Amino acid sequence: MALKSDLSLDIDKISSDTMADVVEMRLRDYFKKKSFKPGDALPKEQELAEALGVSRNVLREALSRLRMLGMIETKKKRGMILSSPDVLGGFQRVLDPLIISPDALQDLFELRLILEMGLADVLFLNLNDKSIRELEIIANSEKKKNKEAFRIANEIAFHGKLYEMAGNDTLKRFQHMLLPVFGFVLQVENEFLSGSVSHQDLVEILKSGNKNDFRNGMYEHLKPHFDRLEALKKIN
Amino acid sequence: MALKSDLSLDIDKISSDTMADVVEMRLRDYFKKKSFKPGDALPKEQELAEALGVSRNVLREALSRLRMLGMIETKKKRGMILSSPDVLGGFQRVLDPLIISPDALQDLFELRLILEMGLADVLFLNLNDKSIRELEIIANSEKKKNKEAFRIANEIAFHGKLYEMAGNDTLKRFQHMLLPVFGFVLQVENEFLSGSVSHQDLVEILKSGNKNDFRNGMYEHLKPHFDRLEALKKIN
DNA sequence: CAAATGTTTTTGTACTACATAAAAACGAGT
DNA sequence: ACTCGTTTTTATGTAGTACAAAAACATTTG
Repeated sequence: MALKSDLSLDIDKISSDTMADVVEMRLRDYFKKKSFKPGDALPKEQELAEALGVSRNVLREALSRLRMLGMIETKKKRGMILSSPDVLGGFQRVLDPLIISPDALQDLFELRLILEMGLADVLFLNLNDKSIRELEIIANSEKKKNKEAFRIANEIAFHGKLYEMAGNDTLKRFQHMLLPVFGFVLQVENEFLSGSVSHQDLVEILKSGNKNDFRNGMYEHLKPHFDRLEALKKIN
Repeated sequence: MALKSDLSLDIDKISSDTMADVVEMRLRDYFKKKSFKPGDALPKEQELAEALGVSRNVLREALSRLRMLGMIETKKKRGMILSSPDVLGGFQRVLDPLIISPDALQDLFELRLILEMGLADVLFLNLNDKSIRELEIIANSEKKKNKEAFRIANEIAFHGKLYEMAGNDTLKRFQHMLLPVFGFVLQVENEFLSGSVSHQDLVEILKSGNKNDFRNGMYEHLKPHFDRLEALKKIN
């Protein structure tokens, strides 16, 4: 191990990185070093390419990545400007249950449970009568129809509303992106159970209970999922 | 609203998208439609470019994006294969406190609090003596040195260990990426308070308490941050 | 002075050419 | 027939040129 460590100090690790990979990093470093802020104008492609010693082609492959992430915006003639990227943009593009690894899928499933269990405190900070009433309407509309498709849509609406009530837009979007993953895992397991605490029960707790009541209620509501987790953990 | 809706159905929104943007989407759709799975080989660049009616240049700009996200891997001669992207890769690239918007920064700060509050259940599912002992060592090492830099490093080590103990690798990495954001917000606010429940107290709870004890303890530990949140919410 | 028109500049797209790496095919020697 | 080494083939990686398109800027003209 010591030998290997010494070696890795002496010999540069061969990088199978392409020029585009390198340029991407170099551009990032450049922005940081120059402490560019969103809105600042960047040099034109020609100059950047020459400064980096690469073809404009390669440079554009790197720029294309940054543009996808929303880090830069470009307009003809006016050039490029650094901009505030959407923090979830890159995440969203990758969140396809069919291509991400089963392990990551399982992790994300857990992540959603953790989020909902941790939501109570921030939720109670933002609570107001109006949003509780809106939530109640969603909860009450469940009894009327019993079709499976509607039940799922309603499930999504209810939990989505909870996130919305927490007043954290990023979190809300995050949850929304996680929905397909959650649905996919459950679909694979062919399991769509509901806990002993209903949506309507949760609404009642929001009206007259406290944070701890809500947490406990949410746990019971999600209990089947936690049971499933526990069973999985025991196998491994 | 209805009129606008009808219009947007009839008239295609003018897209200032570049060809690379379009090609990126088209490739995504193509992978889905063909239900390619990770490991499957993809057509070569030439063929794809011709099929899409764009230059190989543009195609490569789109491929460069997908490659960055880990969706595809390419090797000379052998061609490209679809692969399982790292779900957090795209997120990590964008998570620079200096360029993301203040609103998103605040959202992410809250998100970390939510995660730690929600951690209890999954944490208790994975609890074992060995990891508790390791956590205790971290907590006990705090008293010895009091230097600020060390305190911060220890704070990170302790909370990081908690995430690790939850046995969710994605979550652990997520937390690790969130650290700079957390530190940045606190640094800006020039506030580095600690709650009434210490790390050592939390370890004791893990040893002899239950989930609810831990949640309450964690809340008290994070209390200064929640107080700060509450103050912010009242202003708005 | 204002509107129309032309000019310039920078990004966007296409095409060609060649370098490079790696698999595949081939061939010599035992 | 089998192994080792060499050559060929082929797909990606990089460079360079050319031109289209759009937008800011300059100029002309009523």
